Amino acid sequence: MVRMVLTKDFFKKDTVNLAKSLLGCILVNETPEGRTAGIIVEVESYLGKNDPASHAFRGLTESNRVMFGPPGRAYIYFIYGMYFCLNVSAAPDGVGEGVLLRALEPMDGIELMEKRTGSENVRRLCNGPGKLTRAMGIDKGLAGHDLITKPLYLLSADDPKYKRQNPEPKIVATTRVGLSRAKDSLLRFYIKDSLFVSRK
DNA sequence: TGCCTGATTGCCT
DNA sequence: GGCAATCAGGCAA
Repeated sequence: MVRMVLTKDFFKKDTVNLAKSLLGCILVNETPEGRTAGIIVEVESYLGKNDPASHAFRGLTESNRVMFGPPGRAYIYFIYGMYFCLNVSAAPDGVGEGVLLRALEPMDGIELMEKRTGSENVRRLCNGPGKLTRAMGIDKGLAGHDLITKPLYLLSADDPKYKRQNPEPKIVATTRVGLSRAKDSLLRFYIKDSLFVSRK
């Protein structure tokens, strides 16, 4: 079967549209332990100099440099002393924006996800940005990785291997989670009625 | 169900 | 030194 890996051009759109476009796409990670994959059901956009909540707000630093690079790369940061969060870099080279992946519907490697997280509730394996990286085995070692190449890559929402009940899901826009600044912007998007989002 | 808190590390002020 | 794009568990209702 042909795998529909996303192309470079997919990422060449403004960050909000990229965020919405990523809903329904498949995130895959292939490690020596095995392969895990899930459908992206929840994302958040982080913009640049007009978004005080964004890591890119204060400009380029060593730790946020992936956001300022070309789009479609893995911007991974360590948070609260124990979790990694995965973003897809967005916007052209030189502009610091990104899309945080907040929740997945697990598809492949569910047993491995359970082993990694210690949870047996499928709905709770990947329903949060720190949880999905743990379940998928993603850490800082993949920082800057090009998300159209192995081991960590994205498949089109049309990939035939991952048939979904509703191929044209409705998208809900809400405020982003866990912020102290720029709380009011409607930059969080999730698939309506999904049982796998972090919160309604 | 929902609020509150502790855990634990690195970055930026 | 403060705080962060988090999470699980405890407790009240």
